[in-house]
Amino acid sequence: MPPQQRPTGSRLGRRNDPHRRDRIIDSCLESISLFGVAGTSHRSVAARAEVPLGAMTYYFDGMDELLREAFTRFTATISDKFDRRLEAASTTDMARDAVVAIILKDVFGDNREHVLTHELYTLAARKQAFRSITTEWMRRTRAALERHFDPETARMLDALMEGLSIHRALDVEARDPHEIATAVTRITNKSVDPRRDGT
Amino acid sequence: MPPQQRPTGSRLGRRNDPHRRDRIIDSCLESISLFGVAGTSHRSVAARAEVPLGAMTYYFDGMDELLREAFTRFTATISDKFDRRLEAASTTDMARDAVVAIILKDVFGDNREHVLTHELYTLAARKQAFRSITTEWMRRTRAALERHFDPETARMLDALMEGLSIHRALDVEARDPHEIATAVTRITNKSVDPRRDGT
Amino acid sequence: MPPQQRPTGSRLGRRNDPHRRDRIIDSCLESISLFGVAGTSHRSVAARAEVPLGAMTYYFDGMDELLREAFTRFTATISDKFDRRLEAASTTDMARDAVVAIILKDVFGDNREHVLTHELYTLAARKQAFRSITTEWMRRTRAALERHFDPETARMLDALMEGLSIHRALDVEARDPHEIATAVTRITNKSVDPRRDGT
Amino acid sequence: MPPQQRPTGSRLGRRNDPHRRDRIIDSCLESISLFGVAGTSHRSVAARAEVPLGAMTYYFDGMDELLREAFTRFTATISDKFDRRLEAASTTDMARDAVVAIILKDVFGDNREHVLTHELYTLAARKQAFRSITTEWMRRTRAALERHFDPETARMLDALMEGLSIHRALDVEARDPHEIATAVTRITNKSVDPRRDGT
DNA sequence: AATGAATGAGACTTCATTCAT
DNA sequence: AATGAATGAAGTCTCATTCAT
Repeated sequence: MPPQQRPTGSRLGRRNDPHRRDRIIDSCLESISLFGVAGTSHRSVAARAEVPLGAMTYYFDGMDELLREAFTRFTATISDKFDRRLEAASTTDMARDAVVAIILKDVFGDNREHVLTHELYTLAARKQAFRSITTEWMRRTRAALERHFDPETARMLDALMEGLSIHRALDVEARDPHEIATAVTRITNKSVDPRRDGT
Repeated sequence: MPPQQRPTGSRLGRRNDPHRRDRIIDSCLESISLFGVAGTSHRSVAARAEVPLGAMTYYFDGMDELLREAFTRFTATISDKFDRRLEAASTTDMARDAVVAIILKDVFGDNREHVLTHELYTLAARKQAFRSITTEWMRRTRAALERHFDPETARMLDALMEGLSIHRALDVEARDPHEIATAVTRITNKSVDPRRDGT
Repeated sequence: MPPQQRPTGSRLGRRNDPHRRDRIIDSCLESISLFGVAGTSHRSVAARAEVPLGAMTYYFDGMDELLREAFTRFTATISDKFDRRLEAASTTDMARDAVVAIILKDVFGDNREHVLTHELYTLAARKQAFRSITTEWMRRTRAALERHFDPETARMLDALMEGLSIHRALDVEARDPHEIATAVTRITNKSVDPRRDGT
Repeated sequence: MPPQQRPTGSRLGRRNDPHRRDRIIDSCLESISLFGVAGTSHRSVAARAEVPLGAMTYYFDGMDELLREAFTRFTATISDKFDRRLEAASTTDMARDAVVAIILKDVFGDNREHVLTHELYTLAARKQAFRSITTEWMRRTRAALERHFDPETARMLDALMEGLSIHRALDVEARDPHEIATAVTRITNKSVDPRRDGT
């Protein structure tokens, strides 16, 4: 091995990597999407990010903090994409089309997002710290939808998207894309709303 | 030690416990709802079910099989309740009311079901063996809904229920129950469906 | 390696060793006397006792329990010897001689007992669980002394022994054994006791 | 970033703190009295002294040197107090009273001194470097006592004080203070000393 | 002179599983 | 048929120390 090569494991090389922390977070998400939170350990993430094991607790105050940062980044990324898509729509019809496209795309991509979402929900179901991540995610999604729909409709549409995405991912047989469009049309149609007083 | 003096609670006594296996499964579900799959181990389940540790691998071929049986039982129980509720409805309006009631009830009960559902989805997102449990669950839910709605509407309604339940559980502020009824009304209203040919 | 030998690490051999737990405790004491509590770890004790690392927490509920058992055994052994020595004395003078002999012997033996005693006191200074070990030790020592001396003298003599032992062990230059005898004689001499009323 | 804008608290500002080293030593003693040597680490001491972690190995050549300096300061402080107390006594009786008072005070103060003493003895029992600290401590104590008592009596009294202090600290039930006075009177009474020739 | 960044070693503990009985 | 005993692998985390700056 030629000595002029960057000495493996030397401390010289390390200092110049300002992206260490970022790389760990990304590797963590990668690991979760592949093996789940249960299959993700300090060891596995460190190996994937090519950092020493000791770096894990140096950069993060324990597994929980790492998970929290990882999922915060994950949801922020999704929300950003979502925002951009809906910002691009200039009419309500275009917004509906965007929503349909988003749901459909979820299915044809890998199921990375699907898996990560469920892992997050599972954590959120039990721990407040993760619940605040999902709350913020919902808030941003609804805010984006409220550019085009009233708040109540935005919430319904958000829920419908959630359910459709989940079920499409869990379904064995592929569904007709047209069905998605129909569902979105229905949920955004206020013409048949019952009166509050029940009459 | 003479064998005839063996007190109850000895191996002889325990032999006659035909509910061992059942109790283990129930304890497993209990443990999952309290501590998650991640916090559920052979040890903890055995302690909770008051069976010796060795019984775990005697009755079940590893943790995965136990989980599979546990979630199979869980979803079957939910589906049974669901069936009974929808069977009791004699009109479409009553069916809609039943659906609304089911969603609302999810929230005011403890979040046991909520937690277990997410744990299951998380497993299903990664492993085929659990996916077949969720598939069967969806099949039964839709079959029950198809007593009152056409197949396509049943699927949409199923998805909507899913999304509403999740979001209600994750939401910080309580939502107006009326909103649920409105959403159900909209999704089951076919009057505005777009034509397939796009005209 | 001939196959007829006891297979290394086989599970066959293990079961037949009923002294496992004992050996661990002894190895723990050995390790403490050599490296201190601070230098004694699950690993080091396991290696010394020739048991797998996992056996440590299998037999003991954590390091603290192991230490507690180890020091309980240590003090019991010392107390037993002490009892026998004092039982053998039939007169007060013989008892005095026995006490002197015990103190002197502490010094000429290795300093195993010395080290272990201090480690125990250090733990007892901070944790109640270890204080009860030292309390019991003192109780037995005093009870043995009370065979020959009144309770108050027994306590004084106990304290003197403690102090002499410590200082002899810490001293750089060897002391005249005669001095020990003199000190014991003085502390057991009630002729000069001041009156309680101060007169 | 222009250097002239460096705010106070920068390296420039801290440079002028001449008490750094002292503060570290004091914090170390504090930490030991609270958590023991075992619970005292570079990290914890640095945090307590509010100095950067790197300062620890900059000012001290490893943990051992820090401990040595800490205990040296501790014993010097105790010895100073002890000297002053005995210097104030002008008669042998007053010296005896002073000794009694010192022993009694040990008990009613917090157990900081008690804990630190044991931690030191434990280290001294194993390492020569700490033994020289205890040796010097004993030397000073005895020198102070020799102002009032002959060398042999001074040594005995020193040992008695040691033992009484330890046992009072370990005892569950409070002892009669009068007992201490009696013990001191006895050990300083030479009237019954056996002859060296044994007659 | 002084320090933040970084790491390798090793600490305790939990666990699923195997095996002899 | 059923189980207690036992273990190897792997988990998270702490720490003293080194090094480039």
